[in-house]
Amino acid sequence: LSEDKESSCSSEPSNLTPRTFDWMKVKRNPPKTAKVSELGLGAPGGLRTNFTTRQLTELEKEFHFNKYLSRARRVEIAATLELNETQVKIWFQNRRMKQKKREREGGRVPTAPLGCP
Amino acid sequence: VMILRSRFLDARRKRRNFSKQATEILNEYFYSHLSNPYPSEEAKEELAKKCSITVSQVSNWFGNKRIRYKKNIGKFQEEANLYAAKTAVTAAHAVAAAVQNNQTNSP
DNA sequence: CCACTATGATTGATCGGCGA
DNA sequence: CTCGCCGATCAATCATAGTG
Repeated sequence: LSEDKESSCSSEPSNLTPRTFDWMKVKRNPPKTAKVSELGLGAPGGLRTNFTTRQLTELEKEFHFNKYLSRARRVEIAATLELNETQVKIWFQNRRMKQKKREREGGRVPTAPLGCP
Repeated sequence: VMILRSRFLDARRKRRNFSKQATEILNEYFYSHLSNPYPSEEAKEELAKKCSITVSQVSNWFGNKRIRYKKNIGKFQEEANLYAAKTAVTAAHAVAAAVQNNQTNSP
């Protein structure tokens, strides 16, 4: 295992290190959800689109039918829900990961971890 | 965008704060690896066990911690120094023990 | 009791690596 | 080389717990 790299026993009890490592500088590119070429329209490309209940319901229904989408189905869904193919693709991707996560720790046996008032 | 915030009434989001000791353990790891606070899957499992929480909760904790830390480093400065000092003491004890062990173990 | 902050969880979307 | 997927992470937000 490889751990720290510095921390070479400094004689100071509390070495103040307001140091900024590169992980603190990481910046994600803003989402390109909106079409930037929309004739100077106030389309703020960088908004986490809020899916409507209807869209989520449809996506969820489709997910139970197919965990994976074919290109054709994706186009169909995207058109019906007024979303990009990418958004639909990403939604399914995230949904699969969510499913897996839930299966992995969902199988938890509530072996009385804590008391219950 | 107004009344659609229902969100199924996320019943699961009945959050519960972690125990003081769990937070202690997580912070110790975070600040002792401040140069790269990204625990491996194995490390996460170990932390999860020590904290009596799930691996996902450990991931959530580190995710939130990293984002919130870099968002306002100053706000965490004293906390950082506090844990830095704590780990330093631990290290000192380890060294002391090692030295003593070395002396009584070198004919 | 209420305003404000701290914090765990959720989630649309990004990043890097893989394989087809 | 392009494309979808995976796994991890980011970043913004939600809803509640804690503090004053």
